[in-house]
Amino acid sequence: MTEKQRTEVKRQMAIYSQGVQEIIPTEELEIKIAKSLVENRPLKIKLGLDPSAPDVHLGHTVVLNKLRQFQENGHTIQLIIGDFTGKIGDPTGKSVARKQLTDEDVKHNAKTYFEQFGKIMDMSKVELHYNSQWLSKLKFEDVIQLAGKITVARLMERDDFEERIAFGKPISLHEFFYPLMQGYDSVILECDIELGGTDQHFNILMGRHFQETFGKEKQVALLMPLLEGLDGVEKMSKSKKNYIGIDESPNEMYGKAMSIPDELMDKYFELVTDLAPVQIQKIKEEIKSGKLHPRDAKMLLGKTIVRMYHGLEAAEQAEQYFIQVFQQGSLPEEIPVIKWRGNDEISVVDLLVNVKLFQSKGEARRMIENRGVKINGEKVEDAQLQITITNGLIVQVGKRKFVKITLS
RNA sequence: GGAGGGGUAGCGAAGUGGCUAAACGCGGCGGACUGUAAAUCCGCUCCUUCGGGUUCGGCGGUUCGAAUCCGUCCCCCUCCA
Repeated sequence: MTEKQRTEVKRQMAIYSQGVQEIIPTEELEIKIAKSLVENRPLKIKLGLDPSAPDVHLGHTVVLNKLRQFQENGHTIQLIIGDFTGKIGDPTGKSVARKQLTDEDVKHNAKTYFEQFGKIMDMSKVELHYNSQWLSKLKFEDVIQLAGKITVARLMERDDFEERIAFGKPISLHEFFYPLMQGYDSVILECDIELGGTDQHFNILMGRHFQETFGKEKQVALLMPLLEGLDGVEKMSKSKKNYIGIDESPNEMYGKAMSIPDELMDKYFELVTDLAPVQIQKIKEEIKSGKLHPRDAKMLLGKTIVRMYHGLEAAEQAEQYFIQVFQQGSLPEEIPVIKWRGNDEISVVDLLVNVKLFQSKGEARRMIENRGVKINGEKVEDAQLQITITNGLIVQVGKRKFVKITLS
């Protein structure tokens, strides 16, 4: 190995270690990089994807950004769509038979991933695999054999299994097979590194285990921290509705970014922006010393995020929009417009339900009583109020929900 | 195969014949204060023509009256074998 290669290993290690929670084991990663340089062979970097939830949000980008770094250094990304498990469906728990995906669903979702990932990495260089390709071919015999390579005690080590046992919660047998399948994917694709959130710790190590029992080189686990969502507590996820999707409009993104708790700012800067570590360090210090107002730091965060997915111009516009609408309280420029059909004389309550700002009249009435409804900028005090619909009438609920009514 | 426990609002959890549209907590929403942050405080959280109507796993029954009692069905969990 040349001196030049040695420094190159160090350089890559430094990059890959940024923002990472854990590398298991670190030495093996170094060895793999070194080998890839000497043999002039790219490493295979695996990421498994759940085909059921194709909307990519910032939580995903933590891992994706890391993947991109590998790609930028010439390594090969292997994306695996977990369509096999998706097609079986997951009968766990009461959440009534998680919908079984059809081939078409899977294809559609994979395509959605592809489009969105394209904003982060070069998709033309990415390998795409569907794990049904090999998993659906296994015979029962093969499965038993695979199961023989692992002990129950070992499987029970997984945190959430352990926890569920402790709390007397059920674990279905098939759940034991998910780690096996995921591990087997790594055997088939001979992955060098598998990326994932820390919640994947166990499954990824399973991959190492199975690779070893199949006589292959073991993969390195590279675990990224989980990103909390807008609430600041729970992991960012679509179902929790605490996410920022990378497909969202600039204004949405910016606004959502502004609503994250202050404590999370550092983490967001580190994990979801492309700012250099030095820059981020500087921001942190300036907030601490009081030189930089936390709000301004967060505005920078919002702007950076929007810039990454929509470009600089859109980012600046989103910032202007935010300042106008939320800091100065003026009306947003783009308000959903609803064409008015029906009576011009109407009670406020009916109007609110009619334009779908509320589900029921009772709810609308309550909101008025709570003084959360404005019409043309004026607070509605009386739920009985009758009004006359005029062209361009603005109805507002709370701080963020607006509707503009036009007479067609 | 046997024994036991359970299914109440988005979630957790009280309630075991009327005073219960259902305590309490969380979450959510609105308001005040702010920086659409946090913390804090206040209000709301089934529908309604404000008379009432429809709710406590499903169906049927007893009763003047049922989340509460009876029958039946479905689902979930734990332990023993």
